[in-house]
Amino acid sequence: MAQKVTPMTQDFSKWYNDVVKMAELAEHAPVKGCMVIRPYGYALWENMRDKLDSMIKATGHVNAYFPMLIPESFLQKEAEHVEGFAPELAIVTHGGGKKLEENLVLRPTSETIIYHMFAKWVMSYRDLPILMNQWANVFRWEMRPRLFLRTLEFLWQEGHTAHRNEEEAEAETQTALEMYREFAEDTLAIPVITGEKTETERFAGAVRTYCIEAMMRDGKALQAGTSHMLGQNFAKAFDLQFQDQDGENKYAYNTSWGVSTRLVGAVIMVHGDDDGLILPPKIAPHQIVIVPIYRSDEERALVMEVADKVRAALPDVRIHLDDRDQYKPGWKFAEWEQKGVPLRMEIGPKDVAKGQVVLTQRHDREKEFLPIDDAIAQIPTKLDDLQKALLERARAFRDERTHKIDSYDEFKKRVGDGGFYLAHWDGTKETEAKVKADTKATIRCIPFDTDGEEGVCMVSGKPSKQRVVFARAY
RNA sequence: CGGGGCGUGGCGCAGUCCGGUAGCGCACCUGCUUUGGGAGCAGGGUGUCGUAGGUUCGAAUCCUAUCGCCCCGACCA
Repeated sequence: MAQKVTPMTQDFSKWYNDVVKMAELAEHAPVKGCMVIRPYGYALWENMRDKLDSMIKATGHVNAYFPMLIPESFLQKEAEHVEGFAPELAIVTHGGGKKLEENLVLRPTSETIIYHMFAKWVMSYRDLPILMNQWANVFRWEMRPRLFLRTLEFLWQEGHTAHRNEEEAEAETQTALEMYREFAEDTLAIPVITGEKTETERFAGAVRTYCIEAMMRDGKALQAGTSHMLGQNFAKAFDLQFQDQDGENKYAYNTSWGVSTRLVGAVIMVHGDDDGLILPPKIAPHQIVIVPIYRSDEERALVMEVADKVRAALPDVRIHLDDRDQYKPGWKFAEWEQKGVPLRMEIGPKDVAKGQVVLTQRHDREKEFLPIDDAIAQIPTKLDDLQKALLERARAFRDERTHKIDSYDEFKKRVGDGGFYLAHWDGTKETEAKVKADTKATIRCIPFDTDGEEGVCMVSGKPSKQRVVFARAY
């Protein structure tokens, strides 16, 4: 790793690829559209996964695992679902050297197999709700892959639940969505807009789809998580029935919700800068990197003594001591900046002599000289502050690029610059399609958070109950 | 599927037009000097030139076919 990252203003897409590569997060696998997640990238994902997993469990869900191979016929049982996913299925036709009697698909998502199993497990209303989650890989044969954002195989969690009635299912989708919002903002330091997808953007087979939407540094939107109210669509397709208290057999209501390794891409594109990655402390594989500086063995011993003291005093902080002898400090500074470590501690002979250490923040380069004990005492707070600072910085960035707009002519001129555009919409697919055809922008969501202002559609002039979020998206 | 690009030591590339038996930078190994913003010098190892066929005394280079990947668009978490 001795190269520089392409500046994001020069070529955002190249910047992104450079950061992924230079920070050693991932690289292309020999197969088109697939990626190898390298240890540093995987450690980042693990930190994200572990936090979200604990939140999923805290809201009453349990983990399970379903197989990757699904009978092709299962996908065909729900009409919209098969239509939505058929074009991007990877299909296994042979096994053990023989052609299979029935093709198997590599799961693009697991509704079908999970509800097939739920149907076996549910007899009575007393068996409901089922609140389940799985961490898995899924395959979608996308035409245009991009590391982390859209790979043929990706890692995710998918929550799947079954309920007695629509109210309970609806509440569940909201619980999941709120969990995602909290996770994005508190853990990833990514501010998100919560809302409902339009019919066009809805998940194949869902009654309603809710989402969290984030803004990347190039002003484009990224769907960061979705939560679907599936109604009885899948229950009917898979005969997921239960006998209710009143003695009648009824179809259950399902929900499903997921976030994926795409979130790694979101973290890169929300926080990064021209020097590379910037990681929020809560998910950074190394929260602090210690770079020791020394000439002689004697100096080295003195410096390491301080480094050891710091590490011993902060057992709960993820501290990495970069004691590689083959690199000079300057090289290490540059490398850890590319890798986005939130806080760097330099300890050199001069510092040892003064009883101090040097702390440098990655996101704003602020440098401080602190007595060793003060540094130790302040570090936990500093990490919290850095976490908040990143969220606030991202929020300010997004808010500056979020505009109310009423004129379609103006919208057409400006939307290419990036940003979110809050505009009135008449609620029709036709208008949505026209905007997309004219500008490549889509309705990211109908936001929950609205001031209740009514108006007229910027395109058709027909009445509109509220503004929706238009943007170009990944 | 359209448009563009690229396959040559581990990585990034030059060499291809004009055929002559493969080179540069980085990385790596050894030694010495270095270490507070990507160190220096000296020495050293590394290749079925994507694949197949053809032309030729001779092919990384010319011809034909083929495979793969990347980037930009249409489609998508």
